[in-house]
Amino acid sequence: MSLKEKSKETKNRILKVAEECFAKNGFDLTGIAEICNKANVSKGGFYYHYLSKQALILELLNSWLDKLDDQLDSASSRSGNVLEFFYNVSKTAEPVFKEAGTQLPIFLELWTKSVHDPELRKETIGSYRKYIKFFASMIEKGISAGVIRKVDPEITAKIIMSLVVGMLMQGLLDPKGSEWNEVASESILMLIHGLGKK
Amino acid sequence: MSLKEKSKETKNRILKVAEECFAKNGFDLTGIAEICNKANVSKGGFYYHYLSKQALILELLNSWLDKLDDQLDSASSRSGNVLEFFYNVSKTAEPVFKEAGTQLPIFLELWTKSVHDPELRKETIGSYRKYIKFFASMIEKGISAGVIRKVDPEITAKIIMSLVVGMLMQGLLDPKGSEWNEVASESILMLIHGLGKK
DNA sequence: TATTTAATACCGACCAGTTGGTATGTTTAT
DNA sequence: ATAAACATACCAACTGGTCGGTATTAAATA
Repeated sequence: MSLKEKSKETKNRILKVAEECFAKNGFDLTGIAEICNKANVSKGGFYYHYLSKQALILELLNSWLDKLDDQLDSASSRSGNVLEFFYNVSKTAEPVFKEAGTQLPIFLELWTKSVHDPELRKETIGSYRKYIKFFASMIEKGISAGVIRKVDPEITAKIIMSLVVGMLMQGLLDPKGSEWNEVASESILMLIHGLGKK
Repeated sequence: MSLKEKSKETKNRILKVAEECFAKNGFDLTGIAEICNKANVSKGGFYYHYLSKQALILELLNSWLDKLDDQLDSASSRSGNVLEFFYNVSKTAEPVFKEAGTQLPIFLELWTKSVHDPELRKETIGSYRKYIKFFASMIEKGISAGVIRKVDPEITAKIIMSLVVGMLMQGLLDPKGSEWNEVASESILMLIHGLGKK
């Protein structure tokens, strides 16, 4: 194995192990020592690959967001109209809720930290607005196509985002509280009912 | 001033200062040393009144929840039917969003911590379910009264909770993103439209 | 009422344990 | 040889929390 390949491998190993640790104990409670141990890397090795703990989690965050982008693109491309798109997205709710159990707490921590950390805030607010715009444009398309009645696209996008975020948050706090899939699909029905052209 | 009165005063002073500090820098980043300084109390004095840092924030949390209970009770008592109640609650959205700027980040931190801290989880999940039940019973009343069409009260309660939580979260991350009051009222309109008997 | 006793409220030095991060040295592929 | 890819040892800074002691007020006693 070449040197560069091996290097990349260790870097990925660190990232993977970090993801597991963060998922299990959260960002704050996970020390880099723990990551290093489980990844069979020394501290020096770690800091050779990552500038800081924060740099590490930002890379992790971006890798997730890339995956999410792919999923949305995929759902978008294999959907005829917009409502179909939302339906396709909601159909992936189950795996999302499953993965959310590990990823969402970390998102949450980042979200929380963003409130007090301006630099981090830039990062998170950027991708947040990106998704709002994406949803808004989707809704706009739906309006143009005559599938959705005339509403403010951005406000509606934020409402949908509220539903998503709020549900994920509740599912996080109270996983056994209910079948969140059911709640999700029901909420979409309600929205469609309120949004759809009669 | 009697000894007991003075004692209570310092205890309240600590709580008040702690609220300010937590609001400004978050729970984790606020050391008790800082609280002690700003409250003109020694560390010993602090630990005389509060068992731990966590005990302190739980007391703060409960004081907030008590206030919230009062608000809900008040809105409930001066509302004829259920829709009116929701309207009255939504009308208090503005001050809520304002206060949320200081209190919500702390809620968020507690929520986040709850994921990894079973003891704290009990506490938060308890009050969470209380509010879900409250909303559900409100909706049930609405159904009995014929104001709301027949839906699953608990699921609907969770959807409403999603909207509230999701909006607060977004308002926290992106306060200048939009007039969240507008988004809130719009979302309620959509729900009413989807819920109301035609 | 004067004096002792006891309890409350508070002080501040100190500690043990962690943590992210670094400086310097060593290996290994090219 | 030389630069990339790691390892080791170490640190400075914090942090929540403790502990022996003290001052002030209230209660008991004489």
